[in-house]
Amino acid sequence: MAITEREIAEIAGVSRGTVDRVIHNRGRVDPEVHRRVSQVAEEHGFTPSHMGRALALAKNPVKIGVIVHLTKISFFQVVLQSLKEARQEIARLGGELIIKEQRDIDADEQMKLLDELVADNVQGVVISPAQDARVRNYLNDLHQNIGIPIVTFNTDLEGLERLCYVGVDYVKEGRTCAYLMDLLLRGKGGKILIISGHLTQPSNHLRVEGFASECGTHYPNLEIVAMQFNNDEQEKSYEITKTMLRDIDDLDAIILVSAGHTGVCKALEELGMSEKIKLIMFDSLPETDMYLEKGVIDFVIDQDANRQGSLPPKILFDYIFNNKKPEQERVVGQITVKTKYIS
Amino acid sequence: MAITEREIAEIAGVSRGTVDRVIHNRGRVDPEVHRRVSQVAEEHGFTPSHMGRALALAKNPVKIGVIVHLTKISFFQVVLQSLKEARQEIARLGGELIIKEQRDIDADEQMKLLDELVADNVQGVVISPAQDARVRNYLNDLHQNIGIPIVTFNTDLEGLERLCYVGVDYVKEGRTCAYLMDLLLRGKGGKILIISGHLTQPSNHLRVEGFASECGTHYPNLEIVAMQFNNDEQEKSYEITKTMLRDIDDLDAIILVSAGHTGVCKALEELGMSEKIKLIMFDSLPETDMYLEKGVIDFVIDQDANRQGSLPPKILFDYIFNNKKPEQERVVGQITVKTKYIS
DNA sequence: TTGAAAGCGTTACCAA
DNA sequence: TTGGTAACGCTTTCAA
Repeated sequence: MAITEREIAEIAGVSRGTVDRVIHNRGRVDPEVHRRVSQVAEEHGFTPSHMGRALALAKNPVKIGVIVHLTKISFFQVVLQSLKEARQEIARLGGELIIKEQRDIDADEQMKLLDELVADNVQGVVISPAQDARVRNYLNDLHQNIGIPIVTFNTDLEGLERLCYVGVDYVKEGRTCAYLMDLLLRGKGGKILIISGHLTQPSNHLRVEGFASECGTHYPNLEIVAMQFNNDEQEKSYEITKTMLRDIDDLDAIILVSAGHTGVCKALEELGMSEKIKLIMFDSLPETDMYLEKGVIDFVIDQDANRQGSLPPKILFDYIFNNKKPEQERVVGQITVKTKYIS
Repeated sequence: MAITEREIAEIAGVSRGTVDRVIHNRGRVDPEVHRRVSQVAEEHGFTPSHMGRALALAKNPVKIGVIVHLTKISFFQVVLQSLKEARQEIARLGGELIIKEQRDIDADEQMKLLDELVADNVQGVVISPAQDARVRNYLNDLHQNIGIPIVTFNTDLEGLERLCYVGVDYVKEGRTCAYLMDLLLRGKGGKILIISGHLTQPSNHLRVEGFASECGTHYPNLEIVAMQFNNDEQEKSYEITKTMLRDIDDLDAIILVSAGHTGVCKALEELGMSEKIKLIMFDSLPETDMYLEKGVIDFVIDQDANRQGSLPPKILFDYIFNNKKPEQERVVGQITVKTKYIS
């Protein structure tokens, strides 16, 4: 078992209080004593006990605020679930996670939730920031003037001073999609419909960008014949799919870069086209598994929702509690692909 | 903040000691008092503080023993790394992880290491059991007579009484491989060489089994023209690849179901065949990423090594410390596929 | 600048 | 069958 502050105190011939002051550089200690104590600590490889610290701080635990947006879509429900599990984990370690939910991506609502978190005296914020200058300014102010560290997840924001970003390389996801689509179409290319959500969602347009650029350089006969927006809604997805399949009779494939997974699948099934039309989607969800297994969806390109829920709180807690900075300022998850063989 | 034992004691008008006895059913308490106390606890939704418990138990922390086999191969180096990180996590929670390494898969060595763990008084064991009746008996005895719970990972063992298994469905991995290979060969089929490791390794032959059965039912023109064993060694992989490519001049693809990843890749590169020969491997490793990006490997079918390192200790710790049973007795990870578009 | 002591929520042990 | 108390390793506050 590691050496404790009390033991160091005995060895160095001072009180535990003094040792604590030295360890945490709280000042108010004679330089000579400081030297002696820190040397003893060094020699014995002292590491503060997490449990001891956590217990001592039990009355004012480290408080971390989280804002989850777009909870209306399934992907963020999964993220939310992971966050709730993370809340337990963090509680064990002596921290507190305050989770605020936001059905949509409205910037005003987000700032209101931020106000609430600040009023709650959180010492750190985890957020998928709305793409809005006011949110950026608000967060930068939080960081600069109140010293609250920010961790972004899923979506990043240009010009934001944050501790780190946890997410995925959406452009590369789009590239992956091009590669897989080429395989599905046996290298012969084909006509493709892209269904997207909001224009403002970076994840959506970055995926399209990656797909298009990869097609341009490597798969020139993959042809985007149409692009439609479903506002992340299942009904819209469903309608678009039905309409477009009626209008474009030689369509070969559909790519969905946003939410609205089941809408597309249901439409394809009803039309009996799920065999003929190749289908690639993003973000693995409980409901996509079934359609993968049925063969309606061919591939799901996944960013790990659980990781996005569990990692940011841990990173922030480590930073606040242990003063440990994350190793990278961009923690980008591996891009993985799911097939009908799921398990 | 949750209610504490002390507060319950005050409300119920007894001492904390008594409350503790009630909470943990240690007996030696008047039935009437027991009822009263547990009712108060119930009403206020008492949950014991993890930190308090951990600190109180600091002198005899929960000890968990881990045996990692096959550390000579890269995959288990990754697992080992995750285990070392898990050791830190567990330490924070008030537990201790004792990790024993085994270069190969020898059953005798494994039992020797088990002896050491038992001598160390571990309260739980995480292990990839050797496929050997003596190991099974040893572990079953540990469980039945000393009450030490076992968690298996990566490899399971028939007839073993274990708390749960953390791993992957190897057969389904093999099926996935067939599906992807068919895509790579544009649905036209082809001649395939399979390279395996040991005959005794379940992961190896289960993957082959899954592949073969899926070919039988869905992809009849995928033809296994040869099967070679590399004993999980790079050099052997290299030699086999070179030899077989010389002997079978119309070979279309190679599947590696064991370790020995770089050996195959290097041979293919040297022969200038990396474009022509399709290549699918299992288990993502640091070194496979490079070959994926170069296009030497087409797909890596992955079982999450990090999860296999981090999950079993947590499950066992939760069981011993919090008396919380895992939800499933088979925790099978998702099968994911990696392409050249990695991170 | 330093020391002493109380407290965080448990467990363990001894005395009553 | 109960209560009291020390201990776990640290933080914080008050007093010297």
